[in-house]
Amino acid sequence: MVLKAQELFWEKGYNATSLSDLSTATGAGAGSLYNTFKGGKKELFKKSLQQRKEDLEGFKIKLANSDTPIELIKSFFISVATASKKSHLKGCIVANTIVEMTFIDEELENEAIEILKETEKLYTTTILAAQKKGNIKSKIPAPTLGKHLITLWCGINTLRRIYPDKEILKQQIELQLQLIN
Amino acid sequence: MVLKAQELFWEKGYNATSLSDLSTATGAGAGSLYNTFKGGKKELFKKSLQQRKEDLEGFKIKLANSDTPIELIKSFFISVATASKKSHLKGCIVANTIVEMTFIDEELENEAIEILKETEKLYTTTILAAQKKGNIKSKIPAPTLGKHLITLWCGINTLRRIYPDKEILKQQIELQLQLIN
DNA sequence: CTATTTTTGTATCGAATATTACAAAAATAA
DNA sequence: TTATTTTTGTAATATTCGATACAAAAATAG
Repeated sequence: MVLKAQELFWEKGYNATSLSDLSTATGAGAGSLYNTFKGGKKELFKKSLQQRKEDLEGFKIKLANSDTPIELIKSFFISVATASKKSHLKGCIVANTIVEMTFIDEELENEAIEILKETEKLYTTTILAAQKKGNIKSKIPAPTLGKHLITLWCGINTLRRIYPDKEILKQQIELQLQLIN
Repeated sequence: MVLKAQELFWEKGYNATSLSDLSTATGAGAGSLYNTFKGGKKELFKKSLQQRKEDLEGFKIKLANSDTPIELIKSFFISVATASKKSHLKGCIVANTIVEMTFIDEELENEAIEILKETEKLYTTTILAAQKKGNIKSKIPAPTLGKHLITLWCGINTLRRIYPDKEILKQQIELQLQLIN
């Protein structure tokens, strides 16, 4: 149920998604939605965000089990270029929420910010380890490179709406990943 | 009147800004607003976007009158870091609109995309000229570098909401501007 | 089985939304 | 001045919003 709601929120954002939309998409009546998610629409949105947090935990585990986790991160970024057109247009629900919710709902904004900061932490740790192992030659401090990947992520997630084009995106992503070498 | 409306739209986005908000902010009654802007709320938003287009024209002229226009572009990016906290949180109304309006209103989305593409064109032209003049040594094709600046712009405009911090932003911007050298 | 609790869908609520009708007021024209 | 047009603010419009009340239905317990 949350996944169906997440898909809608991801596409249309919080404000433009009505409870009627959610009811149709999930197949549950308004009463059921409010019984299941006591906080109503907002709670349902929170759950949709937290879902991404869990996905991040899954990625964390993958990185922990990899010999060259930094390569996993790089290929994750590169794989964005070949996503579907709809994925391009949807962008990232976390980044979208930060943009939409500033000045509107501090709690939702902060939830989204927290997720990106946690992602950044994961990147930074991985980069630092790779530098020590010699898999990254760059002497740029790991925290700087970690933030750079977040900036890249946010940038690409708008660029892919302007240019939902595999070649353009691949070019831009690889250009910026050169810093992590 | 448009500027007051623009300020509100810029902060809260299209959907979260009500006509009542606009009426209060501009000091004009609903009747006046609809008489002045025949398309209602949407037309007022369009005008707010077009205002940015005119600002871009102003920047174009500045570049045309400069001996080293590429330096103007660079210092524009760097100056973003030292903006006010509110400016950081507001981000860019054009980029915000692209994020908010995909799947919601194709016309507004395309208006915003057009502005960023025109900005990109301006960057690309300037970069190409600087390469020919020897002011940029990089052999990366100008169109690629132009798109890179757009990606940087969109990325920074989300990063500055997460970190409305002068030092962090300056560091990230300068890191990415190294590609334009 | 029966009794009790939980879940569901519908109908409805009040509030807020964008828009319009319209009359008073202001500006302009003659 | 007087006549005409334009602009303004208020009130009312229909619609949609998120949320709730509530009774039927389903699930669970004993």
